[in-house]
Amino acid sequence: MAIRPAEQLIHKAAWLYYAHGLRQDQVASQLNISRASVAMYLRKARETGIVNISTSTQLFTDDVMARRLEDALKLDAVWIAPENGYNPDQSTDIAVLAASVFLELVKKGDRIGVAWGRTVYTIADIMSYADLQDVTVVQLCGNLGAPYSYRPDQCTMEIARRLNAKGLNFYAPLVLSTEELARALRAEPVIREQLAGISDCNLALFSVGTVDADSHVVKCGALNPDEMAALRGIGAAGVIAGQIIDARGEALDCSYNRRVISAELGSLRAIEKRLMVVQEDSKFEPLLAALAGGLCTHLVVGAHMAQRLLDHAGATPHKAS
Amino acid sequence: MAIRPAEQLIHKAAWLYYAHGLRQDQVASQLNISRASVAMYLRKARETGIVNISTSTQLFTDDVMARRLEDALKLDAVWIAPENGYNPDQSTDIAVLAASVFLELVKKGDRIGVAWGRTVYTIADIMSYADLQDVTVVQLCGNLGAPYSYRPDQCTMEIARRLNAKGLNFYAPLVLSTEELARALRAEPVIREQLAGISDCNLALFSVGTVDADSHVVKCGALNPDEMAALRGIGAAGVIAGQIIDARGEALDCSYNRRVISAELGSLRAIEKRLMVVQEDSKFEPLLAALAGGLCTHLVVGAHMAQRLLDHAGATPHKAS
DNA sequence: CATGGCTCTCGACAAAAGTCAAATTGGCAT
DNA sequence: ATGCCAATTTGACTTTTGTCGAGAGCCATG
Repeated sequence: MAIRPAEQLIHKAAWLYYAHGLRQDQVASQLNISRASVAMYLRKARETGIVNISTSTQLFTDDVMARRLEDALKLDAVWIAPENGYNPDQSTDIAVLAASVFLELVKKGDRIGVAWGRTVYTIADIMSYADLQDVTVVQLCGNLGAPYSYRPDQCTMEIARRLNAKGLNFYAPLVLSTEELARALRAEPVIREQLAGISDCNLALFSVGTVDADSHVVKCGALNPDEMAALRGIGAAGVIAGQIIDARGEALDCSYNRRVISAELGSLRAIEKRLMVVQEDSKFEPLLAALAGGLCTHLVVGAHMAQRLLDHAGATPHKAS
Repeated sequence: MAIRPAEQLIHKAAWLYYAHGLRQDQVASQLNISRASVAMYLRKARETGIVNISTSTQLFTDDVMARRLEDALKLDAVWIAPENGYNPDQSTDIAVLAASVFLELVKKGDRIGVAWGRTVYTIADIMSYADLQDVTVVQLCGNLGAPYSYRPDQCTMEIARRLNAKGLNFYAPLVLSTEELARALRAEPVIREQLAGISDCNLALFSVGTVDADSHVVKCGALNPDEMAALRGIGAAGVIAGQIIDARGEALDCSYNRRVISAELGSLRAIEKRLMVVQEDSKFEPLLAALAGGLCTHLVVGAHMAQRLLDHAGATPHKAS
């Protein structure tokens, strides 16, 4: 029989191997197939999320620094990826940690909002598979027409795929050419509904963007470097889900923001668990802005960034910048 | 240096291996230790629950029969361990499944009530380790003085150990010689408190016992065969946490029950998730009684028992026996 | 200060798991 | 019916992992 090896068979193999602790050859003989097939089924089982291998992220929160940051920033939980030696690629470390933390936060029946950017996409890319039920992943902001590598819909769909969840894409451009058009589009039932549904999420995953010429909103063509410089002139401090925020973490009053189709910051704040992940040290200022605006409740950063945040919080307690 | 390999080091090894997907020799060189040590650390990490390998129990609920049982018995969830061929030891199958289901039901911060008996102990014994936080495991009934193999306190402590949780034992005998003494003991603050705390649990794990000479309450010496026969004569149908229940699933009105120190059935019913596991086919009648009394919300049984339950439910819909 | 018990560590071997190309199978269109 | 295609299975090979006994460092004790 060369039919598709039923999910059933994969499951049985995984069950005997992982739950009963049999060896592959024992599983093979019980199932009357070759050991090589068993090995293949087991790989599939891991890739499908039928088996879940997760490592506790406990130690990263147990860190004294993490605790102090939680207090200083009034966050629900902070995870700090250690800098120490052995992996030169700090940002991968952070992403791996973030993926684990994310999976630990997700529960059955959740509705998850996902923003976009390199960080989010990296996380999606290394996240292990899981077999959650009744999970919906929704896109937090409009799409890019341009062929950019870390498109919002890609981030959403990839995460949905990994979780075995339903992905809900946003069928609207991220930024429009006129405010009128943006307003009109937001009033469209389909779009309005989707925007309204964002506050029903109970978990959000996002990063924060810089407001310089390297910013992903510039790279993807939503803004050109000059426009960005101008925005910086009037107080732009960071980018959240495609929107420009000021140092207080509020949406900047500017034409660009009015032309963007994205989750309102208020809707974001309505989400119970908001996991922010910051990989680059250069995102210090934007992160401060996001924190000031209470845009996240859970934070994953590297040790260096954590130290800077602590120093800053210590220097200016209870006050932004 | 031959100091105790810090939890830290085990965690790092586990992290690099499982989360980053490095090979053992790569982990070894990053950590500057031998590969053999890495292998050892990883085993410890698995045994400690720092890493969690779990297989989805999805398929066992997806079963059509499981669904029909859920409907017929009005249970929240039913898992059915397949009989089919390859493992002659059906009851081990059921216990392994039950352990997985149990671990899937436990959440951080839970308070778990645990009964006793061979089934519960078997589950505890094969359950994999986990690193839950703020979990408390409480004993649902009094203890046995006699050296019986599956003592209530053993069940409780073993499960607590596996979950890395706090175990709360019951420092009272299961059964006393006079009703007066039992009443007095129940009135003792320590005991009363513990009994009262049972309804605060949000998860319970128990099985049901038979009321014949093989019953564990007989084997452990709480009752002798003759007494048991007498109880059967006046309507005893099963044993729950050391108490005798009748066919309706209510506590039997008898001296024995009045001499027992155990969770009141009302307290049990107040627990949100009550996982009942039945291994032996001979426990059909006791199980019916427990079901009739609404004593469980989640059920793990073997395929044969499931079929009997379905037949029974089909034959006498909406009515007990 | 030497001794003994203890645990941790390492190297080498044995066992198990992963991988690949070739062979087989069933489905499907011709 | 026949031959092709895609998917699956397998056996043989390589790589990776588990395990064991020997050795080394630490601590407490005489």
